Amino acid sequence: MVGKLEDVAAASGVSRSTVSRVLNDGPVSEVTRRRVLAAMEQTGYRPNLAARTLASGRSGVVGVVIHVPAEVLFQDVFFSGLFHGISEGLAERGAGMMLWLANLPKEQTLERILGMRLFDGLLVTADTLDDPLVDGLVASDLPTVLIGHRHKDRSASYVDIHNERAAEQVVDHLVGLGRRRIGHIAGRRGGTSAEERLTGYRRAMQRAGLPTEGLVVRGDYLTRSGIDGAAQLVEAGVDAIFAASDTMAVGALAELARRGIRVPDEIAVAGFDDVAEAAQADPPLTTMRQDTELLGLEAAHTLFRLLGDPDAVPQRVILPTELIIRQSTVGSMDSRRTRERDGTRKRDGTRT
Amino acid sequence: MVGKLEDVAAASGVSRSTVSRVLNDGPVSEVTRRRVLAAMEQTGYRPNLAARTLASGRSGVVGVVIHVPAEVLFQDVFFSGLFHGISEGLAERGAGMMLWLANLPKEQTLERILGMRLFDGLLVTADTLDDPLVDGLVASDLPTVLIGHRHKDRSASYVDIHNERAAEQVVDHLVGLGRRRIGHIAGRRGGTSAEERLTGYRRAMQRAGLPTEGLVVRGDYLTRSGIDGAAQLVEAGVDAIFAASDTMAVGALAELARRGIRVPDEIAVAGFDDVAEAAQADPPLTTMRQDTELLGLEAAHTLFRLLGDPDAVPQRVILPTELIIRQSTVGSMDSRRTRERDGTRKRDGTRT
DNA sequence: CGTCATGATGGGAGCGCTCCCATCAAGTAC
DNA sequence: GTACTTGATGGGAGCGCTCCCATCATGACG
Repeated sequence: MVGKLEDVAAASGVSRSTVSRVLNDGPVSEVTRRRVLAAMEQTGYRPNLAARTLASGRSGVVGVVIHVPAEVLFQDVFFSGLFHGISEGLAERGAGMMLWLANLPKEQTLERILGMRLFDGLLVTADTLDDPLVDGLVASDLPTVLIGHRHKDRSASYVDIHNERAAEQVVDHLVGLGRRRIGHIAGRRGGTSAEERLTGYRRAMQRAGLPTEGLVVRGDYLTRSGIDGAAQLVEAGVDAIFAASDTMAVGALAELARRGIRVPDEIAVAGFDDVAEAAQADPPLTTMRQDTELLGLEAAHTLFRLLGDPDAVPQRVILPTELIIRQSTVGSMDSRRTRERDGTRKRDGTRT
Repeated sequence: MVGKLEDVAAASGVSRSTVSRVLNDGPVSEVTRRRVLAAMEQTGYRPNLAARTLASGRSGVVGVVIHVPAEVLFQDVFFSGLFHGISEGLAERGAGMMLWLANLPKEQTLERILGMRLFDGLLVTADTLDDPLVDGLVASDLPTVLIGHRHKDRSASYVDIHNERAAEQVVDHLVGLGRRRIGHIAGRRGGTSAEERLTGYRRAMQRAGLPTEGLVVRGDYLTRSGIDGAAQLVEAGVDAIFAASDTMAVGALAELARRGIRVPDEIAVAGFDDVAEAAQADPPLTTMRQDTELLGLEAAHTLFRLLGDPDAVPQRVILPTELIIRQSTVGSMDSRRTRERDGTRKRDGTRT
């Protein structure tokens, strides 16, 4: 017997309206509030979410759409931190979290998420260029915050890092070290972050007046592709490798070690992400750090900001990244850090 | 404009009741059904979950309570498979999944889950002996399926493996190989699976007339504790190590390698779980395989069985495990498999 | 040909809340 | 003292469904 609002009203001698006000922090005199609260306690009352949602149009539940297979979710450390941050951020506000992975066909997922009409808002990962699910979600009238963003999401709300600029910085570092034939192991074609890092690489190389012809190979952010990529780049005669993910960079290190190539003396290696393994690698990996947990946390906060103000303009949050210099590029020199100058956190509310 | 049921009724010239019947597969003539379906299509109608839940008391949403911090969720491979299975199983029936991790204090989590009164049922991991959250959930009137179970959950519904028997089998294997001083790296005290595996180890040793004095060390299922555990057991002069998880076993292998101890010649090593790394280990690890994905899948199925029949008796499902013999115990002999005889899958519906 | 099942449909009463509007008492100002 | 605020509270009308019960053809049956 959980009881209903009416019972509490009866037990405390007030009307339903007043109990409802207590529930929703409405204007109630302190005496009454106390009395109602006591009655709730005593009757063990719990408001019914379905009824509240129906009547108010708000549920306190956020849909989290990470449209990757469950295996990938657990395999890729990026999601681990992200998910952690999200669940932390939502918990702060006592919001429930409903998770949607890639179990169903995309259209069906879209249909169910929107059809359910249970969510106050949505948190959605957006890394695939052509993703109808994300398109549909963004197009819907549900407040949505993307994690990552495609070009076409420019006018949506999102949290992201500046992939292109960060990649440029890595390459600049390599160039600054005197490297000339810098190869890039890129991520999956059609992956936004991958493409932007590639663009950043290209731009920095061009700026330095260096060729990129034959120096770009495709990977998929996972170890295996780092191994293969390194093998190819060695054949291409590189003196440095910039992998678009640490996981690939670690693979590259393994391949170079197998071939007896000294890092960084013969070939310098840099990654992206600063996952735990980066510091443990042999030699420790120079990498561009991004705080995926913060990304998730910030996504949640951004959504709440959106929900708090019905006519809020699209929110865009770019989180800073940080170049972590380790022995895989500078050898036995002291490792040191540089803080990315442009990557300072900023919010902008401008419509595009 | 998503429209409401009434609009569909108007558009198709029938009553709300009939539209509702179409929605819920009630008795409707084929002609009418088709007409209503067409009207739905045309108006882009989507039923409102909150309203349905309020009116019917069913939501189609299942609460998944994995009460561990998000870090652990991603760190421990056990959860990866489990989660995968669960999300697969729920998706099969189009059920939504709301995830609860350990973000909030336990009591608050309990309060919110029950208070929400949104869920048709619950899937809950139960490995900690003294867990008030699980107690509260089991005690509630929500249909609940536990994943794993404590002794006090004997009369609840659960899916699990037979930890004790499986552990016995591992030890039997070691004994059969002529090992006499078999050490055990146990899991966390108070962890049900850990305690049961320990019990199984003790029982098998006793049955073989072997001492266990000073041969048991505590770990926490993670690598580090496997390293430390192995170090201690080496000092104790063992000729075999049975680690309660593969992750610890892998740590043990590393420590033995570091000390230049040959496996399995000097010390045989066996684990539990058969995670991906087990087969990759050097030497490949003998281990007790459990199918965590199936565990999650079966949990979902069991819950649906419970939901389908309102007065179903508690469902108990014990999944089989399988001893995978590799070189960490049998050296260069051909590796082979034995199927656990008693572990055949069984369901029982007996009340305790 | 009246009597009953039988199957399809309609109507009304909720489900448990929120929210708008009305009401009322108690100031406050003139 | 009257008019007008102001703050606290009550009441009623939904929110969009489901579900029970009533209604109405239809056809089978004796």
